[in-house]
Amino acid sequence: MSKCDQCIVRQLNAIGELTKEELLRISGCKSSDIIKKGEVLFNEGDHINGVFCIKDGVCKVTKMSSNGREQIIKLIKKGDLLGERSLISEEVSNLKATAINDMEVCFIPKEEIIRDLKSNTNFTMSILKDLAGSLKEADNVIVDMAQKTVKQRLAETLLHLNKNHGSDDLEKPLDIQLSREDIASIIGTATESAIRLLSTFKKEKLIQLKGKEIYILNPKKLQHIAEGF
Amino acid sequence: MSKCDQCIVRQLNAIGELTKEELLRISGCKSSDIIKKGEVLFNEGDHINGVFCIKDGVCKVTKMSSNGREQIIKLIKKGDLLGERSLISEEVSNLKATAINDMEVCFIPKEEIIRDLKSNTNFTMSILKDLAGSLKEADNVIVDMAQKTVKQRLAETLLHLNKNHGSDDLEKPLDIQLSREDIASIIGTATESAIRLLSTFKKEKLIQLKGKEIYILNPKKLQHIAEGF
DNA sequence: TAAAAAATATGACATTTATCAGCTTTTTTT
DNA sequence: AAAAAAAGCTGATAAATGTCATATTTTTTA
Repeated sequence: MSKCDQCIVRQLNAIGELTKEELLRISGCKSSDIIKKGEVLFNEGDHINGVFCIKDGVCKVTKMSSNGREQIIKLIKKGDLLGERSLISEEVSNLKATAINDMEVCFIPKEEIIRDLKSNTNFTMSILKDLAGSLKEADNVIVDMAQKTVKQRLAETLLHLNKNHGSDDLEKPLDIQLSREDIASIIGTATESAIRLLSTFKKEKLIQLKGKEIYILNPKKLQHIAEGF
Repeated sequence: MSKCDQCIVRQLNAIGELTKEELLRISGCKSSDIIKKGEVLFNEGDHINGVFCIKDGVCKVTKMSSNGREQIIKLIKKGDLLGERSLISEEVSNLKATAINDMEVCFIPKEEIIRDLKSNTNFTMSILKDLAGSLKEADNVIVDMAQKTVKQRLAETLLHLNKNHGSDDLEKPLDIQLSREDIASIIGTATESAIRLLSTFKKEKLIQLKGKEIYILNPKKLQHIAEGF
């Protein structure tokens, strides 16, 4: 079992606030897993009872609407924590998490980490910051969903992907491969609509498409579109 | 200045977790304000530096989209806290709060409450629960905005208002008066569209409208509509 | 109370988006 | 490698929603 105190990923989230002793204990009780692309980390309604620390890979966090279509709420990547809410509430998960590509994740049981939540103020404050940040991000998504057109939301999403999963090199594609259906599920539209708009953006030379690879060619113009011009 | 330890409202939020001594200190430093309908508690970009504890009344929490239209993110009512994020982050507010009706609010400066955040675990956990709950609620809103029609969202919103601001008595109207524009801003649509759908619901005897007063006549049917039937 | 302003309401029409059908390409399975 | 399945793409059309114009009602101001 790998040691948490030697894991670089922990610096990226609240786990980095734990002391050496706390980390040693966590090392002893965590499990380390490989999740294959397409596999489900947890489902809506599951008792998670712990947090996932993402060492590598990306997963989508979704919620089923009463219409019967899955909505992608956010993408979680290397360094992120997942399932923080389970530490705080006894409720079952309101979300589902599915690997977008092969992942390496650690799972830390709730009982072990909950004591740190009560004794280590820095850790708690970091979790608080984490939740507060997620909340701010969620507010932004709400506004975009409510007020922007599908075209604006696609532009927004491409920029978001570029920021979180892109290289600065315009010659390289995004470092994440989403199906057209996934893209549609992020922006909240029909798959056909997403495909059509991607084609339009391609014709306008804003992006380049090679299968699932996406090249962001003109982020400035995309920003303009996202803002409603 | 009224005493926090005798305030009933504190039982409804994290303040209720403070000890008698802590409450006494808070009592000494808080300010108590009357906010008139339409007045702004804080704007996007303001340094809030404290939390508002709502003793009475309702306010809307909004965010301006780059399209130039304000989106109502949520409604805050008696017993709720407002501005928790300011305790955690140094950032300016990403939201604006405006009184929907006359309000009575207390404002507790950040410096005073931040020590409790560090020393009183129950208080911290309560704030954590608060944020976690808001996050779950925000996830629901995202899914609804992304996947439901305007008609579904209006039905959903009416039920939501009925739950949070309604009496059980079908004979009585909702205990909150929103303009048509506000209603449109909650569901994320044009004011005209909201008005039209309200008229439709009225014709179908799902609701009754008397000026700004709304009577929920058939919650079951509204639930059905909200779910896509 | 009268006048002005703001909010509400409705129709006509334009635009956006969803749905369905059919086809091509890519991926997976046998 | 061939067959089957899934994903991607495009056109035609329907449905939902936004926009603009205008009338009416309500609220605010003078």
